Amino acid sequence: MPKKVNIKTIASELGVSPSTVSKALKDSHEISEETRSKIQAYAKFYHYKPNTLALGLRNQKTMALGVIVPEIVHHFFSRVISGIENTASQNDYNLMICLSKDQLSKEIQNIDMLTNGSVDGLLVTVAKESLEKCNFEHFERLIAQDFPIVFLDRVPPNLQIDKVIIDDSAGGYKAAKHLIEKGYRKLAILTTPQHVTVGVDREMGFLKALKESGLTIYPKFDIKVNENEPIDSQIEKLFSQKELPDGIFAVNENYASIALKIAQKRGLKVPDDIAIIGFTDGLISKTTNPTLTTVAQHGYTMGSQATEILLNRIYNKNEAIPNQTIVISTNVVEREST
Amino acid sequence: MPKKVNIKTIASELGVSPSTVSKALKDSHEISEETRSKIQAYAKFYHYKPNTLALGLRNQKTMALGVIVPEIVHHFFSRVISGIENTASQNDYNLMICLSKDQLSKEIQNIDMLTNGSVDGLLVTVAKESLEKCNFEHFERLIAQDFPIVFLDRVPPNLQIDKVIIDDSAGGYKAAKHLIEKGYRKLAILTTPQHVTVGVDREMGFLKALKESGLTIYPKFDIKVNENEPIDSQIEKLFSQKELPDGIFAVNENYASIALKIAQKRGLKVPDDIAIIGFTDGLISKTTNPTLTTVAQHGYTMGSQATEILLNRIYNKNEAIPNQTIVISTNVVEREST
DNA sequence: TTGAAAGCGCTAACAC
DNA sequence: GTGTTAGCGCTTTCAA
Repeated sequence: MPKKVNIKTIASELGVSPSTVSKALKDSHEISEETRSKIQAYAKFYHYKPNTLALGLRNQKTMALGVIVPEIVHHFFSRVISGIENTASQNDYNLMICLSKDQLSKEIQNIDMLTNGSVDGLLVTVAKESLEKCNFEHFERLIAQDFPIVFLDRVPPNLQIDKVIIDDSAGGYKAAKHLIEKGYRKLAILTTPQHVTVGVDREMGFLKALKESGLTIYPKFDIKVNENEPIDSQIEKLFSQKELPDGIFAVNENYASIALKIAQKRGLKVPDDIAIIGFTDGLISKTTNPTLTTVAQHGYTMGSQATEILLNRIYNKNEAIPNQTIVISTNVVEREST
Repeated sequence: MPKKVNIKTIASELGVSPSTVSKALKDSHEISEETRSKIQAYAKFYHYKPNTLALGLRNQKTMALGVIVPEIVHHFFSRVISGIENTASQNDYNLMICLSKDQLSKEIQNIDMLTNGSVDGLLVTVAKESLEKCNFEHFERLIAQDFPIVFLDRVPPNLQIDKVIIDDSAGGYKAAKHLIEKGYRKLAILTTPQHVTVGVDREMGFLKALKESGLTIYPKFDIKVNENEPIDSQIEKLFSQKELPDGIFAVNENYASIALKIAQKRGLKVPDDIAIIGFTDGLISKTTNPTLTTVAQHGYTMGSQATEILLNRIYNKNEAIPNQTIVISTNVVEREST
């Protein structure tokens, strides 16, 4: 079992100095054709690969990006990561992925870990808890240090940062317009609590479209789902009222599919009795029966665009590029539920 | 904007030597109470964190694990990764995640990258292409070098390795038994081509159960789906025959949900006219209508168990632990489709 | 054309 | 109780 070779062993094995080996391996013209090919042949035969840590330490460049997302078992985030990975690997960058589980403490821990030499830059979707507690010191510190960082989807408010977000408000607007155009009038919304900005924005756009069409929403049709309690029963409440909505906008795929299930269980025909539109980039919407009309989120695009901004920052580290905000536009994908 | 501090800057700032700082930060009793607290206070104030690369190089230990999976936008793999992450982070380990996209070349590239100092150990699900071409040299090299590596789900055959697999054959067997017990007799299978061992094993178990019950499968009911061609039309063929099966076993969730869709489109009642059972750990099965009965794969458990074996190897690096194979048992989760 | 030396940030054996 | 030194693997002046 051949142990791993490094420059030193190659050097002593071949009777040359480490610096000669290093140069030869980089095809330096300082080194004679003969020694060069000898060294390269040896290196190839023993599968020499430079030590990543040593390279990173020496060059102050790790060729790795850090990614912090709340979770990975989630179609949107896995698509985001997939987009990140694609652009990163095209540029010879590797990924260190950490999960915050939506906890502030984990997020801080991950940030601390990743920003101490491990990676050249960071892609972050902020944890819900940080958003709730408005605690962004750990990010502010990095920004003050000019550490390359790009935020994705859920971002800290009021900071000068690079970010890639969705036009959540426009998405909500489009969802409402779609329902209205299809003739639905008594609309309901299943959304998230206040602190989750994406939910709030989607609702804002949704309400704006209603207003424009001279419609309003009954307070009882405006359900703010608290994720710490059973989701099903909260959504069930929407259906247990005397008067029912004829169209539902759910700010995520999960709420939409649960609403669909409950509606069908109660004997409602979708989309005849009630229409449902979700907000997602997920698989589920394509497999339900009927399939769900959704506002597409384009997670993959978000990931790859964010990575491009980040790499650009890394490549031009000392130039003062103004902060960018990329807004990914959404579109309604019409399926059977509306 | 305060630049990042390191041991050297702290030392010169405080008029002591780097080694004093290093020791003080590790609460060494060699250092006087006074200097110690002075140094620690300074470090805390400036958010000092040791450089990961330098630590790794110095200690020959990176506190990172490499993960290579074919893709991440896949419920099974994202659950596997989630399980890995959980056990890893409990042990203060971080993850470097690479995607092979089921390509041999990418897999080799990832392996080369990760095993050069970046990580202390590796968790791998083998790419389909490597399996097809029976090319495992890159793994054999690592194994010869005693590099800690654990394989997951799809493993290279005939090698002395640590692995965590599913009892695919037993899973197929259970699926068949379930259908038979429910009274279905004309069974069909939607499976993968030969080289994907998990599909083959599931089919083997399935056929074994049929045999035990004195049943056989019509060749026309045995569909080997080629993923390089449109999946829908291949499955459609099963339904366009004169005689139809009354029960279908799909070796993954995707095939199962497509089969369900097609069956319903053709006016078949599930589970009355035809039953469908899938093989998965996914979300989709819970959201289809009717929900799909499945053989549960327990990806999360696989990930965390594999990580435990790996960490154990890493902690006891020079001891000769015999290779382990952990078989995760499957179970039928009965839902509405059977 | 080749090699010696210094240093990336850290630690540990060994002085003092 | 504190400091010096060497070295993890690599690259890059600078000297030979």
